[in-house]
Parts: sequence; structure tokens; C-alpha cells
Amino acid sequence: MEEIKLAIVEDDAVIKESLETFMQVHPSIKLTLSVTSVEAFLEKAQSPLRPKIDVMILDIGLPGMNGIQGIYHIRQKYPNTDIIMLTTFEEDDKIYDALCAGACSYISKRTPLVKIREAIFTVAQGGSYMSPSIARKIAERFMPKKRQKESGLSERQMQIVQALVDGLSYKMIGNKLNISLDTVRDHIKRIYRTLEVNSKVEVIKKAMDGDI
Amino acid sequence: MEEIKLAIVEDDAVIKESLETFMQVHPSIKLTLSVTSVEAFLEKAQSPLRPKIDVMILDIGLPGMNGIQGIYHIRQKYPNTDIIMLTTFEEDDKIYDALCAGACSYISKRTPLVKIREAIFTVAQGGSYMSPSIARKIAERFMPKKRQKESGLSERQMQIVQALVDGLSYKMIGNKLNISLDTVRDHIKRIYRTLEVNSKVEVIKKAMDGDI
DNA sequence: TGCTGAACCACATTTTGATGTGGGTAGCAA
DNA sequence: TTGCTACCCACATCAAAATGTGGTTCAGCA
Repeated sequence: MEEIKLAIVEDDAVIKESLETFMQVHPSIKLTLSVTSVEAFLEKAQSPLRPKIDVMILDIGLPGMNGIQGIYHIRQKYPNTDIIMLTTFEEDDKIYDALCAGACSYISKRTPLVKIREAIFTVAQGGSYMSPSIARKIAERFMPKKRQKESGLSERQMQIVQALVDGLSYKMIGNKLNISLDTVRDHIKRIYRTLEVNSKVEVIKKAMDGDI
Repeated sequence: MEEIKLAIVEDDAVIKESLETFMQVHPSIKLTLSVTSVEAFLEKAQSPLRPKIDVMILDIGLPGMNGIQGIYHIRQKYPNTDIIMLTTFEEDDKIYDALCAGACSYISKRTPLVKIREAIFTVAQGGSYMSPSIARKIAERFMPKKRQKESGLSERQMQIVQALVDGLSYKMIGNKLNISLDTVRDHIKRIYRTLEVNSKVEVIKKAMDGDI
């Protein structure tokens, strides 16, 4: 296996050191950089001795620029580096933000070092490892929001909404559903009332958010 | 540990049997149901001897009703059962659809049985396991689509788009940005051209999809 | 049996939106 | 200076959407 160039960005000295020592001993891992802040990292990245990095372990709760913001900067310098986020708390929003920013793995700090090392290899091979509890949260984000009572629209009304989302005009909807333009208007009028909105866009936004 | 009630829905006899025999021998797993189709599953679910199920392994490529459609029906009968999807191919869309439908884990069929069993326990404990390559695809879906040069809209135009997404009318936008109604129209006209769309809704949909 | 609600339709009015033509002013680069 | 672009504005026209009032039919229910 190719030697993996690893970077660590972690401010907690204890964790940082244990990561360093543990990862370093593995013959296939080469620790090319280890710093305590994103700022320090970026400085190193500027230097003429710009280290190569395949995988980076990044603490999400850094002082100064936090991990999430850091991802953007890091990815500008190292667009091909895979980032593994290390986190203490598993807040939904942070997980989501980190993924959106471009992290490709998300691991709890409670995870044993061996697992973290596994994750490094997984990531280096183009995969991704998520801590189970985090993976679950991500999966849940995809799931339809199990709202109360679907929103009270009838079958027909749902068809109309769908047509609106598809970008059809009233005329086209009437045509598609074989009803008159006025009837389409009538339906939409009622839909607005039960949905408590007053424009097509609001309906479409709701529908796209799964709020319906 | 609590005994985990497991169900298997898999049409491939070889895989089905190997899953059955392997899972059954574990003292903490009880195989309460094993069928070859969703239809057969639903029938059993109707019967007076409705089996309890904590975790279900579901093949995504079943004949008849496929796994994705199946998830909906299964979740109606068993809303609290955690579903692990088993898949041969790793098509982005299927992964996404399955998650949206309510699967909480997604595993390649190439995964060794031991790992699958691990996944069962993980899931039963409220976690989720994804095959590395699949997890990566999911992570990538969150990432900002690395488009070429943002789509060509100017700063001002982006403000207008944002306002549209916020549901403002042209008049309100003009008001908010202190420009005339006609100017707003002018901007929108140009936005449509560079975005190659021809209605507000399309712009909003694009914006909401991150395509902009 | 008579009420209710969903779906259907018509007519009318006002507001928005989509598009075109034309014309200003800056700022920036060739 | 010229030319380009972003931004600004006006006027015009037609299409689409928002909203209200009023009416019909049919199925399900008290």
C-alpha cells in the first residue's frame, strides 16, 4: 500500500499527542504535519516546504477559526485532501455543516484509536467512515419528516401541488388533469388556505422541504 | 444484551441461506422471519402471528416490488423497525432514494457476514453502519457541487435571487434594495438568460438545489 | 332525508411576472 | 478614447397568478 501522508490539526495536547504517536508507528502512515490550529496549518501550507497531505484529521472545536470554517480554507489549499472531522459533541447542525463544507468523514473523539486509524485507511482508499451514531443522524436527515397528519391536503390537491412543483402553469395543470383553468384556480385557492400560504413559491418551497 | 429480532427479505437463495445460518447461530439474534419478497413479508405481517422485528435486512433489488418501494410498506406495518439495505450496485440515486424512504443503513453485498452482523448490532443500538464507499457517496452529496465558477451571476444578481427565494415580490425586492421595480425586472431578465431559465420558480428551485 | 365536503366550473378584478425596446452612468481594460 | 460590463431606469404589452362571489353534482353520513 502507498504511504499515506497524514496531517493532524488538534489543539488538545493530550489527544494530539496520542494521535501522533499512535499513527506514526504505523509503517504505512507518514505524519507530514501536526499543528494546533487552522491558522498554523495555513501558514505551513504557504511555506515553500508545503507538505503533501492525503488525509487530514481536523478537530471541529478548535479555538480561533473553528473546524467548519477551517474546512473551506483548507480545501482551497488542498482540494484533494480528504478531511476527517473529529468531534466531541454530536450536534446535528455541526455534522451537517461540516459535510457541506467538504468533510468526508466524521468521527467521535470517543472512538478508539484503532478505529480512527482504520478510518484513515478507508478514507485514503476513497471511502468514508462515520461513527455509528453520527451515521444514524445523517440517515435521519434524509428521512421524510414524519410530520403530524401530512398537512391535510386531499389526493387531488396533492396532484396539483406536484404539478406546481413540476413547474406547470395553471393552464397546463388543467390540461394535464383534464379540468378547467378555473377549477385549477379553485383548488389552488383552497390549498393556499389550508397551507396558510399565499403564493405559488411558498407552496413549492414547502413541498421541496418535505413540509407537505 | 437484549435479544435482537431479525427479519430477512432476500430473494437470492444462496445469500439468504448464508445470512440465515450465520445470523441464527448468534445467541443474541433471533431470526423471526425470513422471506423472499416484500409481498410475502407483508402477508406475514398481516397474519395473527405477526412476528416482532427489531431489525430487517432488505435486499434492494428484489423482483416484484423492489426494496425501495418496499420500505414504505414495511414502515407502515413496522414503523419502529430499523432497516438495513443490502445492495449489489452502488448507484447514487438508489442509495439516496432508500435513505429517503427510511432505510437507516446501507451495506454492499460484498461485505463480509461478520461486518453485516456488526451492522445489525450497531443498528439495534440506535446507530447506523454504511459501507465505506457508500458513506463516501453520501458525504459527497452534501458537499457543495464544485461547479465551474459559481454560475456567472454578479453580486447584485445573487441578492436578487436570494430575495426571490425568500418569497419577495418584485416590488418588495425593489424596496428592499432601494432600486426601482423596473430595475428589478431588468436584473431578473438577465438572470434568466444567464441561468437559462424562464420563470421565477425555476430560479428558486435551482437555488434551493444549490445549483447556483 | 337533508347536510357537508370535495371536486367541478364560470365570471370578474387586481396584482405580478415575463419580455422587449431604448437609454442613462460608472469603472476598468485594451 | 473606445468598448465592455454592471447597474440603473422608463414605457409597453401580454400572460399568469391571486382572490372573491356564486353555482352544480355526487358520495358519505347523521
